[in-house]
Amino acid sequence: MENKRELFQILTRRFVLLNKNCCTAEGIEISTVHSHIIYEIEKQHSPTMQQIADTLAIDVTTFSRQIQTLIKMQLVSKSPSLDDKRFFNLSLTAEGQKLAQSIETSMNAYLDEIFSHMNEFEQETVLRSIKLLNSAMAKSSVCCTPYL
Amino acid sequence: MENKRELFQILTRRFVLLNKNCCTAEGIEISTVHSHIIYEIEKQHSPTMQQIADTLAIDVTTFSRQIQTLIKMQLVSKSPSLDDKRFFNLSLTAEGQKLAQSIETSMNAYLDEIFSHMNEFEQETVLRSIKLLNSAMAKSSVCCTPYL
DNA sequence: GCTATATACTTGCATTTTACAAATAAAAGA
DNA sequence: TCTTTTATTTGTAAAATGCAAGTATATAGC
Repeated sequence: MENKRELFQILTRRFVLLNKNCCTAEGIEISTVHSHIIYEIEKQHSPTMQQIADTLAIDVTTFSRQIQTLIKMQLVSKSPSLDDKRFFNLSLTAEGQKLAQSIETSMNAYLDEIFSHMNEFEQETVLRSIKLLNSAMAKSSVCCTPYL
Repeated sequence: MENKRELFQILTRRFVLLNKNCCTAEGIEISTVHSHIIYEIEKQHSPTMQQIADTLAIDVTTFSRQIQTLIKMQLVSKSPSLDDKRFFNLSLTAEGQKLAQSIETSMNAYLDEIFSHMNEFEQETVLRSIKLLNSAMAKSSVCCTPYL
């Protein structure tokens, strides 16, 4: 039914913007990519480099450098795994956690503000739909499934 | 209610991937940004540089160079406006149109495939929800509204 | 145990993308 | 006409990207 692509194009663009806006907090400004990395490191339990790179579908070499930057910024730390020294486990520093928390708070505020323009019923519907869409995309063979 | 942010984070990531996948067609490979530019030039009626840059919330100077690239690739053409020579009107070349069409087709195929994992009712609900979300974001004061 | 192969990650480039500041060029206003 | 505004481009410098090749550790076959 009707113009799916247009709806998605606009939605995608708005998401990009939302993510651009999101990432200044605690006096630190980080890029969208960095914020996704931080989000994912916090979510996963001491993940390895490869894991996060895969999750975010970023080239590992690029990712390696991004982590270096985040380490320099003292937001992330990296320690070799004990049982297999090829692996490095990533975690957030205290500062990184604070930043993550801060971004989380402001993102939630943004989302709440956006949702405030809908009534209760619409809000529920939208959330349910996003879940549906996420799992449809997860099932999709053509796209969109890194390692989520 | 419940974890909005996570849902959006995952959805955003999937969109990014979907857009990454989309953009090879007619033997030409273009970036996500370029595909958005082409999409928008086709949609708007001989828009100016500024208009597209604003729509996509891209810095104009960056945009200027992106257009130069697309012109070199013979996908876009640019001609000074007759009544005000400061403006340039953008349009797609025949090749550009073919590419746009091709991307449109494959994006629709992707979306259809994704939607095929839902039943009729769910599909309707999801589309309606995306519309709701789009217009909620449009109303939002905190983010996401370039010049759509 | 030793060599070959695989895996996790990093570095060397070379290209592309980005964005601020300053320049150009055309219109509008005083 | 002179000044200001608007649309676009260029200078430059930083950051992001990705392929190819490198290092280091683990595993497998003998």
